Amino acid sequence: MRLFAERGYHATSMRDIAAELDLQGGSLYAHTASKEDLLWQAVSRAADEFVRRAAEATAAEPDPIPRLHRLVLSHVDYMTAARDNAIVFHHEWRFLSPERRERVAGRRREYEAYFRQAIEDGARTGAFRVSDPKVATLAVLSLVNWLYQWYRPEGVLSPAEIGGQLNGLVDGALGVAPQTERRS
Amino acid sequence: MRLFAERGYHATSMRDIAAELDLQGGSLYAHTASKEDLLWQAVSRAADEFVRRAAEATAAEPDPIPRLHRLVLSHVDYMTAARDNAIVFHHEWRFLSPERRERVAGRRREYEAYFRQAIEDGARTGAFRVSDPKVATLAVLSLVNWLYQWYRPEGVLSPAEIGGQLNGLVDGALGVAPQTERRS
DNA sequence: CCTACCGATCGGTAGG
DNA sequence: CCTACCGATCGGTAGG
Repeated sequence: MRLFAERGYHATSMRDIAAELDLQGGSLYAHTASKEDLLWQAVSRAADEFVRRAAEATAAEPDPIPRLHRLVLSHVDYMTAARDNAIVFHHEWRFLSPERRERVAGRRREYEAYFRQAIEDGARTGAFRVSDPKVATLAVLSLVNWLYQWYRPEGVLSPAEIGGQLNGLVDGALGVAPQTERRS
Repeated sequence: MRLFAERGYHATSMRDIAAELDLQGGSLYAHTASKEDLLWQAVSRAADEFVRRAAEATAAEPDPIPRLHRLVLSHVDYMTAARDNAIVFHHEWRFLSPERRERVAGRRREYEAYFRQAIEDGARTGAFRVSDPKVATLAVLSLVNWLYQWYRPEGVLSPAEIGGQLNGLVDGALGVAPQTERRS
């Protein structure tokens, strides 16, 4: 997963992976049927994990504002804890077979729907003041998705601090009145 | 550029490119010295164009709020007008040779500095109310950079509408008071 | 898990 | 710009 994240799927050969494990190239095929299966492991695990956490956050927080906060925090959490998987998920999923690619696209749509639902719910109750909930959703997803590009474990901000900062910016973007802002 | 954007650099062969142009594989080498030179053309053009437009926006707008608005709009403009180049710029630049990769990284830092400067200037004058200008800069860059993932020319929103919406969200995130909000 | 190998394809070149 | 080719490397397999 680290090699796929660093070099990309097509620029990583099975012999590169084998060397990292002190094996000969052909020996990998005792553990996996194909190179694409390795990619599928990383991508499908990340997709499942993202969706699982979003479902959990949604079930735990009925109120739109803390629900969205928790969605953001759990994204930051997984992204920082399983960075290689998350990078491969974002960058390399398009190299899967068409069927698997379609399954990932479905999971991705599921995931985004949790964010969209929270934002639309909040817009309806007046918790969020937002002109276009669809664009607002894409904006929030931009914030969390782009994280894989700039997060460095050795950076000064902890994952929790990053999550808190992003949620502050999300609140502002969605017009949450500062005095009624809740902490989650 | 289209093939690199759609399939990725390493999954596109010189013979794929040649076929697209109704040429034989070897004939491409009458026009380019190497495959990497083709990648470099797309990436360096995008990097130059992004930086050029950011410099222009910065020179034209001394005031932080309209300056940042214009930075966002010009990013959206180039991204939507030269989508393939922008996608290749974001996705494939890491496959350049180390020297060229470093040059791109430098251009990228230059580009981000224009955004950071506008946000720090605005934070100093009180135009923006933001707790951490560095994170705020990364957030704004997230909004515009992630655009390449979801923008579709056939979508309902025009580039200008997307730019306007993003600027509204940016204003909110940076704590621009709605009543004093300027249009640029 | 290794050795030895398969056919296919890669980026690139020579010579015209 | 084409034909024909180079050596290298690819994902994957056979047989042990």
